[in-house]
Amino acid sequence: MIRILIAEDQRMLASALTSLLNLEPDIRVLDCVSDGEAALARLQLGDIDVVLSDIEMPKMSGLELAARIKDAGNIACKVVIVTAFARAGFLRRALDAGVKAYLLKDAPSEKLADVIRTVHRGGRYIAPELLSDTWSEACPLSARERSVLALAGEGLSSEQIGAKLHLSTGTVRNYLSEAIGKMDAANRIEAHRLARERGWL
Amino acid sequence: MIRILIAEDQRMLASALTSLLNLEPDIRVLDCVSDGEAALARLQLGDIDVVLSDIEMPKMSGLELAARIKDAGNIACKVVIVTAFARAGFLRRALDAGVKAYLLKDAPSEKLADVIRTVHRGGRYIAPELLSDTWSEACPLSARERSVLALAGEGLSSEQIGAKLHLSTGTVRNYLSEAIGKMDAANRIEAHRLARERGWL
DNA sequence: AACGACACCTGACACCTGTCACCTGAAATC
DNA sequence: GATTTCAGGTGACAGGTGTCAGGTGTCGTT
Repeated sequence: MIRILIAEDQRMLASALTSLLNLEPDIRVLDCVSDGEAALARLQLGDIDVVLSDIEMPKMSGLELAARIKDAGNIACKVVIVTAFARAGFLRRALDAGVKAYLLKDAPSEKLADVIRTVHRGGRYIAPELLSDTWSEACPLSARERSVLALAGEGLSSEQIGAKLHLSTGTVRNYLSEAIGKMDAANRIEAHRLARERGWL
Repeated sequence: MIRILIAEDQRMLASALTSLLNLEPDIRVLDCVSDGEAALARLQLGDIDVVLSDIEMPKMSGLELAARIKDAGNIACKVVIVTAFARAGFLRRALDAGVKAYLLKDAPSEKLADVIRTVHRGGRYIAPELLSDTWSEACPLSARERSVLALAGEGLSSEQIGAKLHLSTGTVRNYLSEAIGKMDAANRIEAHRLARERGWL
């Protein structure tokens, strides 16, 4: 019997998947939680074989959850990411965090039980859409460039960004200029959009 | 027996809802489609009582689907919108298009069957999160302001926007200035973000 | 000790943005 | 026919943005 924890903030999907998976004779969903923190807490009981996790959740993302599980070392469960968005950076970070499977929400749902069994046997699975070259290119942005670009995308001015990050206005503009150049964009807005689309923020 | 069509591009959710709803004795899911056009075509058979539709789908959105059904006049089915985002403009447009129920994907899934029955009896249902004042305020932006703001959000300069919309650069800046003022934002980026969050784009 | 890599800062320049007062011409209203 | 209304435009101004050529101090390397 494979014991599952579902971490998913769309309750409708979570409960639907629960009833779907519980129809499988060898799978049992023990619990559903709606954010990463709750998932981490629930895992301490040690009775979970596979965590099914969304990425975008309140409090703690699925990627951070996976990283925490890896760092903790004492939690035996495997992590399966189920997400709506096919973003390169997400897959990369997921793999770095030791995630065993990464699949998309528009995959046929019969796939899910298969993937869970594969992972439980020690296997791996990556959504085929994500295996092309486009998706695997590394993020060229430095940590500073990323954080500056993220704030710029909220509409903050260079001065406001500098105040938040304890940098001078000129430095912020230099980082933004670098980022814009690397992304081959015309301005901060386009650079932010492109970086988001590629999962680099 | 209430006959259902599901229009939802996340196949995983669509099939999970199907199996969930088919457990109800008085509900039967006849078909699943993954975009608005396919839904409209399927409805021509005339055997559907209630359409369960997402908003964000390829080809034709759920809101446009609802509007088309209303305009056609000869299709008897009720429309239930099930969406992830709580955006004011969406709800408004949905109600204008004669939608009978509007609920969020993070509602408990038991709610779904209840809402379907309510709608089938001739009732209505709106997600309680959307009934507060914030969500029901009307969009203050003119059509021009909206389109200019949408392009500005892509990273286009005022000049490029003017070229696309056959307006002078100065006029584009005037519209943007108006929009920024109405949204109480500091610049075009923040104005675009706020407008998107409120479903006005 | 000398070296380069790195993070951060400065100043200057051309250009873009946001704002405002005001103009124009074509409806619509009176 | 005169007046208002409104989409669109112009020109000017302060301030923000993007770029570049430098500058400082701190690391590890060699």
